[in-house]
Amino acid sequence: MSSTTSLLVRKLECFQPLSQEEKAMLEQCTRPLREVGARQDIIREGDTPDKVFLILAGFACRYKIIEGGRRQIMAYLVPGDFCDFQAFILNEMDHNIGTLSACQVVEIPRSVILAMTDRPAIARSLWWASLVDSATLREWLVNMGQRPAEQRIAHLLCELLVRLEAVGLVTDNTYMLPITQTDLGDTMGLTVVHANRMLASLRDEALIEVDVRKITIRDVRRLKAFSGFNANYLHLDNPARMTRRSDAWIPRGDLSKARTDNADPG
Amino acid sequence: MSSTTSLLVRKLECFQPLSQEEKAMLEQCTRPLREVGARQDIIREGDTPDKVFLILAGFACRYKIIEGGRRQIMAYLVPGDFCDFQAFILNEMDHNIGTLSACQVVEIPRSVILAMTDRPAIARSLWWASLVDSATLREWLVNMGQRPAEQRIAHLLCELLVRLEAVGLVTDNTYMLPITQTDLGDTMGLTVVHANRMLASLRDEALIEVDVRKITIRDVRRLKAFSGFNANYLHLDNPARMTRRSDAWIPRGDLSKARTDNADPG
DNA sequence: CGGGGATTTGATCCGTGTCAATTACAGTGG
DNA sequence: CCACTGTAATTGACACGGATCAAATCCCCG
Repeated sequence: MSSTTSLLVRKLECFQPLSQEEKAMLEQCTRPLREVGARQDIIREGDTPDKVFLILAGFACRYKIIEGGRRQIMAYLVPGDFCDFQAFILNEMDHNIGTLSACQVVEIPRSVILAMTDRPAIARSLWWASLVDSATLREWLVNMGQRPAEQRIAHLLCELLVRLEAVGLVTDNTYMLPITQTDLGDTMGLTVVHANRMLASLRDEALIEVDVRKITIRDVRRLKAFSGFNANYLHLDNPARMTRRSDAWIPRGDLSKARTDNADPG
Repeated sequence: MSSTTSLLVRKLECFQPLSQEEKAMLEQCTRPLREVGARQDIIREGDTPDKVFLILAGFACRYKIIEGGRRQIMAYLVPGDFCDFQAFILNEMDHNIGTLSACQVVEIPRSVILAMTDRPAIARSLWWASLVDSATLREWLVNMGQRPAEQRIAHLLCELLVRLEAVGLVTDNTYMLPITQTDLGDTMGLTVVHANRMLASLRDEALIEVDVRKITIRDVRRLKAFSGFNANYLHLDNPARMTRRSDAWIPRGDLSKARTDNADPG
């Protein structure tokens, strides 16, 4: 059973090593395991949960529904991710969390979290995780605002490759992506139809391979270059897991050259 | 001089009241005041700052430049906002922070921050602020992904109204917005040209008024309804500042009805 | 073998982007 | 006080990426 939780340990150790004792503490929270079917809400907007959920298996997401029924997925929660740390401070959920595929989750009571955060190393690691979540959100915003559909999807696939690699869920550049193309569309602000076409296009260009719900990146370097992917925002600082930067786009934070307009100067 | 920093106190008290002592502690950090001209970078991607910056006056933003020179602004930093708390944990900046208008900032050394976070009330308030930043980012993602240009801009103007109200920078539904339309476009993922047209359209519909760099919301209720704005994500929990919810769009976190597609079922 | 979602594909429409000028200003120097 | 300069705001004509609408398959599951 510890092989499931160790996802969490594995992820947090991307930031800094933990002692045996600390790892043991984290391993403990597999107790009240809960199976949740696909497309079920775990937490709803307006809720004031008194526990934290940890995903052990499957994909979940943060999402909002706006007037008109449109849905925006704002984050993917993959194995090893916490759901709603924020509920500790912000009393009311401002968005929903729902499963995309069937999931295994554990509910961790407030008291356990408080005990964990008494260990500075764990507390810092959890803080790191929440900051990485924010950084990811920012990158998604860049993705949505500035990249055309095909590169947007490519970028997401690169991100998932790196994130899932960090928790050991990638083999031969292949990982399970148990979501529908509708979900993908709602993630990228595209219609299913267009998401489908762009996916097909990536396939045609031999960049990826799509099996049933399995993605294979056929040319990592080219896909990263195509989508402008740079893993720095994931802050996988532990050298052991550091992705090589060689094939990443290197930004030049230079206002004077960028202020021309939103346009492509090419 | 305390009238400037009290912005910070005022903002943090949106979350919870602070003692005189705590307020005094926060007021202290006006010391090394720095004037920064418009469109200057305060922190660059790749930097590893050892201090935290607090905006006292003016507008700054988080932004990234991607391949091709396109810029995405990911957050506005208004008076009372901290710049880079994350640098305490994440060793390297993954984005830039630059001024939009001329700004007054203070640099707060690491030691002072550490001292502040020894006070639980302050620590929790700062944590609250960072969670609100994340929530805002999520709302921006929804905005970019799901709303057409005109509503997108309207939504931003509503948000700024509420945020600036919270720090006392709004009078008669009017506030200074010292940014160019190019900045606005880069914020919303639009070209200047289109941003300009949508702004003109909002003006024509008598929803807003645009002076030089001054925005007046002529009909708050209608602008909120038009843009689907709901202030809940800003978590202004302190009842004294609570915005009335009456005119806000109320979501229904209902997967079954939303899963139809990304399309508008109307 | 039948039913229902998920994936694909085609045809057409429209919101934004692109390109190109023109106008409105704020600051500067004569 | 006015011409000069550069940036920001506007406006028009036209092109294109994605959205829409509509139908087929495909495929998992009972």
